[in-house]
Order: sequence, then C-alpha cells, then structure tokens
Amino acid sequence: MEVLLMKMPTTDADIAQAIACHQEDCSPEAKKTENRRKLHENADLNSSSPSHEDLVDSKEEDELESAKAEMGEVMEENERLKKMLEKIQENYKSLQLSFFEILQQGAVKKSKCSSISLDHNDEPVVVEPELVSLSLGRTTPMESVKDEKTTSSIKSKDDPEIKAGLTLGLDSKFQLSSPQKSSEDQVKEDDGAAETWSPNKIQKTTSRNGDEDQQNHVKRARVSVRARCDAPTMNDGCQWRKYGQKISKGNPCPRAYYRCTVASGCPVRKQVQRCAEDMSILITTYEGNHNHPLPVSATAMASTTSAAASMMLSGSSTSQPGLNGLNFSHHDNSTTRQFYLSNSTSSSLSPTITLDVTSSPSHSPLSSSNYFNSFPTSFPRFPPTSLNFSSSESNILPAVWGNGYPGYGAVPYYQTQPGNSILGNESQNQIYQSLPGNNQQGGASQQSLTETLTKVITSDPSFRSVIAAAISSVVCNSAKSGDQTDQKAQPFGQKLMQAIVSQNEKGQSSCSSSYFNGLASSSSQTGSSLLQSSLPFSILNSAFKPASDDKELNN
DNA sequence: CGAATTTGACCCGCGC
DNA sequence: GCGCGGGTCAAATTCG
Repeated sequence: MEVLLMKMPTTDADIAQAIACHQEDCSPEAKKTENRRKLHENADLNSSSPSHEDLVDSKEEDELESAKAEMGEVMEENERLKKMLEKIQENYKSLQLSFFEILQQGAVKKSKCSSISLDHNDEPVVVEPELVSLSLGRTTPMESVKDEKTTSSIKSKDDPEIKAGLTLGLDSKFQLSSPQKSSEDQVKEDDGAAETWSPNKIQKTTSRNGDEDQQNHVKRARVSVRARCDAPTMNDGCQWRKYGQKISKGNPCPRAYYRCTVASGCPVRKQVQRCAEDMSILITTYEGNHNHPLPVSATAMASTTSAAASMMLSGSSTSQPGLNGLNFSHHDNSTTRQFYLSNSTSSSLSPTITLDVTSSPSHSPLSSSNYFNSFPTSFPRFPPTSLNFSSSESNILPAVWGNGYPGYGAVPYYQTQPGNSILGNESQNQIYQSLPGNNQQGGASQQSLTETLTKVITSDPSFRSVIAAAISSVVCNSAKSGDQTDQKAQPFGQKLMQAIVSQNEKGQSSCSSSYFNGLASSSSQTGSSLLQSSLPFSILNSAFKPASDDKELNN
C-alpha cells in the first residue's frame, strides 16, 4: 500500500493518501493494530503457517483493489475538474476580449442611450400600483418601469438577450460606453469600498460646450456616509493617505483628510470625522472621481454613492418634486434601518448627499453594505419592488473603472447585464469557490432562509442576478473590512450563491450566468459591477419584498 | 530606509 | 479689509 502511494504523482498522492486514511478510518483501530501486529509477528518468526499467509495476502489484495478502485474514481473526478477549470479559464478570457470590444463600441451606444434617457425626465411620475419604485437619479419611478421596456427595446438592437427582463444597468450600458475621462467626477463611497462615480464629470464631457455652472456644481458634489464604526476609518477597499487633520468648529473630534493613493494623481479625497453627537458614528465624505480602476473590494459601495450623487444631481437639475424625499426603506420586525440621502446643501456650490446607515445600532456600520446585509433577512417579505438607481444622464461614470480591468481581476461590466452571458454553466462553479472566507457556520435560521430565498430567486432568473450581485457585494465587503464585518453575511452569501448556482446549472437563463461569470473572477466584483454600474439598476420582481427593512432616502 | 502619519503654516473663500 | 474657518502643503516625526 505504501509503495503504491509512493509511486503516485504528487497531485494524486494527496488523494491516495486521503483514500488510505479513509480506509483506515473505516476499520476499527484495534483491528488494524492487531492485524499489523500479526503481520510483524509472522515476518519475524518467518515460520508462519500457509493459512496465515494466505489470509494476510487476501486481505492486502482486497485493500489494494478497493484502494485502486477509489483512486481511479478520484482521478476521474480530478480530470473532470481540470477540464472544467480549463473551460472556465477559456471562457473568462473570451469574456475579457469581448469586454474590451464592447468598450470600443461604447461611444456610439452612449450617445444613443443618453438621449433616450434624458427624454424620460419629462415623463410624469406615475408609479405602478404593484411596484414600489425607489429611484436615484433623474429617472422617475415611472422611468424605471418605463426604462424596463424602452431600454430593453433599445438594447434589443444591440443585445437581444437583454429581454431577459432584468433591468439592471439600463443606463449603465451608457456608462460603459462613456469615455473614461468622464469618470473623473465620480464620487467615492465610504471607506473606499464604495467608490461612486458621480455623473458630474460625465456631465462635463457630455456638455463640453456649455453649462459651466452645471459642471462646477457637479464637480463639487460630495457623498457623505454616516455609519457606526469603532475603527478610525472604515475600510472601503481603497488605499488612502492622510494628508491633513483639522479641528473643525463645533466638533471636538478632529477631521482627517485622506487622498486616494491607488493611483498617483487620483483626485478623489475623503474626509473622516466622528459625529459630535454620537462618537460611534463615523462620517465619511467622498469627493471626486477616481481616474483609475478600482480594486475589487472598493467597488461595493460605489453603487450607493454614485446613486446618491446622481440623485442629488438630478434633484438639483430637474427639480423633481419627489427627489428630495426619497426613501429606501425596508422594515424588520425589530429594527428599522435607514438608508436615506439627505441633500443638505443642494443649493450650495458643494452639494453633499448624506447616506445614513446608522439607524440600526445592532448592525455593523458598513454603510450601504449594511443596507444589503439587512436585505436578505427581509427579502422573502419584500413587496413587489423596483429599485432604480439610475441616472438618465448617461454620464454616470463608466462602470469599467472598477470592473473591467484585468489587472484587478475585474469583471467586464457587460457581464453584469442580462443576456450577455458567454460562459457556460461550468463557470458558475467558480462563484462560490471565489467567495472570500470559508465560514461554513450558518445558523439553522440562515439555512432555512437560504432555502426560502432559493425558491424565490430561482423563480425569477433575472432576480437571481440582482440578488447574486448584492450578496456578492456584501460577502466581499464583509471579508474585506475586518472591523465592520458582518460575519453572517459570508456563510449566508455563500450558501445562497451555491443555491443560485446550482439552479443555474440546471439550465436557467443566461442573464444570471453572465452575472456569475463575473463572480467567477472576483467574488465581489459582480456585485460591484452591478452596483457601481448600478446607475441604474432596477429590481423588478414578483418576489422582492422588503417588508422588514427600511431604506430611506431624504434629499 | 522608505513609506506613512503628524502637525503647524499657509492659502483661499466667505461673511461681516 | 479683516477675521474666521475649511482645506491643503510640506517638513518633521513615527512606523514597519
């Protein structure tokens, strides 16, 4: 047996070893030692009877045979896995190539789409009775509904598979096509993980000829995130360098100034200050847009801030009545989380939008992540809801920054869009493999919750994509940000992702697989892609019921 | 020793 | 014009 193992290839040695161990485990310890003892005795005496030898030989042969059989099975499985891995790698490469092709073709689409989106601004605000529309950006709730139809029809020209029904990235495709320069105005979200590409700079590029005021206004747009955090700063996935600290008036806590150091010359800055009234609340204000690809971990919050920025901008530019009081809320039985945007200075030169995620003290303050963390728990009861983080301006930063660059192991943005899937189902296996952490601890409640969610999710392919994105975002964030990690998010996300994947493997639509393909390369990226490109993303579903948590958007 | 942080000085915009 | 406050710079200091 041991000789056999020694001859095996290195890679298979472990397997054989495992098999051997397994076999040993199967037999009682006393029995094993007894047999060995007998063997030794026989060898030493060298005079064992023929019957004894035959008995021992037969046993050894049996063991060898069984071991060989198991080894063969394992090796076959190993081969299958290798082939699967090769396929996944090939698919990923092809996706990357396709992604850059799309980038090149983006300019044309952008102009097309932007014009269409702007037209929506004039649409009356009408909310479908069965839908609760939460909109960020210039699009009205009705737009989200309408976008679903119009954009799908529009997209159908470019991408027929978009009809999958998922309205994710309706405007994002425009972002994808928008020039990278436009991303300069993106606004970053809390702790760098949430980097938001504000429409500001995009506006710049789109309105080169005029509207200086508008441009300036957009340039100075800020996104402030209030979150409970014990750490000096929230880990947002980005690299920051502190360049100053000041005692601001009216607050005993000093305000720290940070500069993004992911790339030299990045204009993004953030201010971190503790709330004077509640020291446990950390206020992080992001300003500027990254001119570089975002780390995977830094994209999770981007959606929230970009959405907030776009909403603020839209509110100031379009004066839509409802924009100043948008609420993203879902109620839990015991807690109410607020995720509101308060445009406290919309009329000033430096408009600031505030995302408050401090309403739930029991939860780790991860800003928007918190929001999403709470999301699953209430998910089964979510009413038909349409979340639309959108900006019709088409100048919302291109999502390609944080997602499309191979250097970051990024996921091509278009992967997040339904119908663009190229990868086969095999690629989806990577999703949970790539999920950060390996926490298998999950409560029974989580287990049941996962099952429930699985049923709901699998009933709607497009919705699967959305949830997968959100979960992946949460999971990644949790793993990355040590201090504010929501430990529950990981096992839950993994389980849910597995469930989703398994469902997809059964032959579901490609829209979600495209999403998972993104996840394959980076656990959080899909979510990040979606979120960052989340301008706009819509969740239209028949099963989405945010009955337990509250997200409030107050302008 | 290089990188990051600290901290006082400086600049600039705004209100009086 | 002056003072105040916010924001930034850069030398000094600390840290890994």
